[in-house]
Amino acid sequence: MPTIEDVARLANVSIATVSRVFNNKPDVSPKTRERVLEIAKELGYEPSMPARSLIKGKTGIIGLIVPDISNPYYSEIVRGIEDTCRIRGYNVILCNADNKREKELEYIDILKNRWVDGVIFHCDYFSEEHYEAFTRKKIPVVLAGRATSYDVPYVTIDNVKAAYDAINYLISLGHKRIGLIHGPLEGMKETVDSVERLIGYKKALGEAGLEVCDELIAEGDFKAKGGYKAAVKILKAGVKPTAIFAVSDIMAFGALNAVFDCGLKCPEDVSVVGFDNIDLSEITRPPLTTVAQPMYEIGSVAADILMNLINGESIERKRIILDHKLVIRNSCKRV
Amino acid sequence: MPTIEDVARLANVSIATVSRVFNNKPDVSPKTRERVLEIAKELGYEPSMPARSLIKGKTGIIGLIVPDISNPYYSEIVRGIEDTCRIRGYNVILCNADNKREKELEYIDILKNRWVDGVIFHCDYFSEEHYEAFTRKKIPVVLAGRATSYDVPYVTIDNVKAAYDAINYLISLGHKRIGLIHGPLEGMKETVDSVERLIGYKKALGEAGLEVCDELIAEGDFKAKGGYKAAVKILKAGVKPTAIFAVSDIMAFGALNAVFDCGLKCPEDVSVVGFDNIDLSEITRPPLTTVAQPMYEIGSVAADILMNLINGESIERKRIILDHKLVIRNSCKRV
DNA sequence: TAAAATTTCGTAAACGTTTACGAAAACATT
DNA sequence: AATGTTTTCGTAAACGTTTACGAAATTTTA
Repeated sequence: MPTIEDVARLANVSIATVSRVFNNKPDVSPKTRERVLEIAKELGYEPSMPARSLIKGKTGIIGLIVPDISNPYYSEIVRGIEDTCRIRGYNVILCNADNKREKELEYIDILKNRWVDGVIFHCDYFSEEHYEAFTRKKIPVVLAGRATSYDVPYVTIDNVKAAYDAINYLISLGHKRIGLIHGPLEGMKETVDSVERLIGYKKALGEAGLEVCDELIAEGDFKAKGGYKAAVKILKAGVKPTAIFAVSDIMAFGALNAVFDCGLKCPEDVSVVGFDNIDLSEITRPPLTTVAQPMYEIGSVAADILMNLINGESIERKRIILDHKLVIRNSCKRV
Repeated sequence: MPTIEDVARLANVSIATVSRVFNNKPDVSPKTRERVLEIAKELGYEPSMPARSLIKGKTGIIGLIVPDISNPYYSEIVRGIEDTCRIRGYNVILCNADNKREKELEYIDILKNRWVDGVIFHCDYFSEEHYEAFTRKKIPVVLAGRATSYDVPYVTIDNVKAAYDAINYLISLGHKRIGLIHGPLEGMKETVDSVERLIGYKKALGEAGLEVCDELIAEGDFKAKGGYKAAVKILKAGVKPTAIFAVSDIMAFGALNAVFDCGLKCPEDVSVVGFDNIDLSEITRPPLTTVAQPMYEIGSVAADILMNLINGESIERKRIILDHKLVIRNSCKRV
């Protein structure tokens, strides 16, 4: 592996000059610049990143911690992050926490002494522990798809409003007994998707003078099977629901199957609305009405903020709420 | 950010000693080891990775180039890779090529001078160009989920045999007019999934004395919509197929919808079999019969080989063919 | 042509580690 | 107490860059 010194020797210049041409700095004549480039190419020289990082104190690498890369919601966010990082010359270290809190913490530890320039984080619940770990090391962090009350920039959507909109749509269609499938709630704070969406659900119901019925609320696990089971539970309850709102498309997909397996039809007998608008939701039968999140953009904006933070640029806003949108397909019907 | 020197000074030892304790080397007494650790903790010291990488000539980072992270097939492979890398102390730089050849090449370029210790690669077609790029820089590479005739280790499955098995299953059920939905074929060599599976398809048909009919073969794009369109084309053809084999579950999913939209029923009127066995295939209606690939294991084994390569350990075999398995659910019926 | 101004370049220190080598310290042996 | 062994440690060079500073070369100006 040729070094800067090899190039310098062959080109009859000092290493400083070689460095200058490879950093597009001034103070080098066109002739010598060309000669250096030529020799470098000949030798197959490329600057060593570790050496650069060492002296600059920056690696050009950011860490990315996500709960589960195989979840389409996250993988779309990851796409957004990766794309905008690449464009700005950063690389991304992927850390898949596998939905395990220990792995999350383990990864934070690893990232700290890998000297990543910053990290983008997504976790189900951003805790004191997380906050501590990052701030003590003074490493910039931004949350993608998750809000927090700590002093950490984030970009997400208004989950309360999003659920509120979905339920209001159902209410406008005449539905009165509306089921809800939420995600794991145990030990979660108010900054978590599921509880925010639950709040929106209750708010809409309340404003419409509808009472919230515990039998119509069930917990899923953000997987299709969990959605299926939760839906069955709701459908078999005393009060027959005419609609079900699942807090993720994957769970809504499970709910769709549950509806059919219970001998009912969607949307004729029960309407279903999902959340996220992943690719899949377009091709279910019936196509799923769902509230769309701008996943790619969430990732993209989060990455932009982080890189601005790293470069010491001032950032306009630390808390960014992106727009959601109810996309209406064929899984809901007037009742 | 405290350096090794800071802790050396505070602990009244030399930097060599500090280095020794942080590398678990001998030649340091228990007392001083403890003292160093204590001071280090107090200061919040952690060794600088760039400095380490510089002197060791290794970064402990591997590059991972995949066509599309949001494709569940790939994301499962990625999970396997990431998991086993983490266990062995390596980190993964994620490079999402977005199905674009230019991005692939761009990333190879980036990875080269980032000094990754090695790269795991997946592309639709491993070309001379790719081979060149890696070998010129002498950076170890292994292919995950893709074979090649170049001298590069890979781990994949026997695609010919897998398709062959699927078709034979259909034949054993009495099917004679079997459609095939393959992926993009343009300019592809024989080492590509789709063409291998096409070969298996033809082989099975041939051995059963069935003729292959061009009207029954259509091209998809590895997405649900592409599968849908291809299936429609096949179903509307002159010869009415009684079964369709889609070369990916996602496309099979589209085919399932096409069947229904054509006023037919699966499996009563037409059987469908997919490929991959992604999570989704279990929860379609009907649940999809499919040939399962060990995605996670493909990634995991590939990562292991790469890390062995990096560490100069001898590897038993360079070409690893993992087992596939036909998993039978409810999308096929005897005819 | 000489001085001034400008452009181009080289020297050397710094970044934070690891490690070969040898010195000092501690312990064991007579 | 003197010597030999073993354990523990420090010195200094190396890894491959970037960059401040000043020197040399070139161009401009008078």
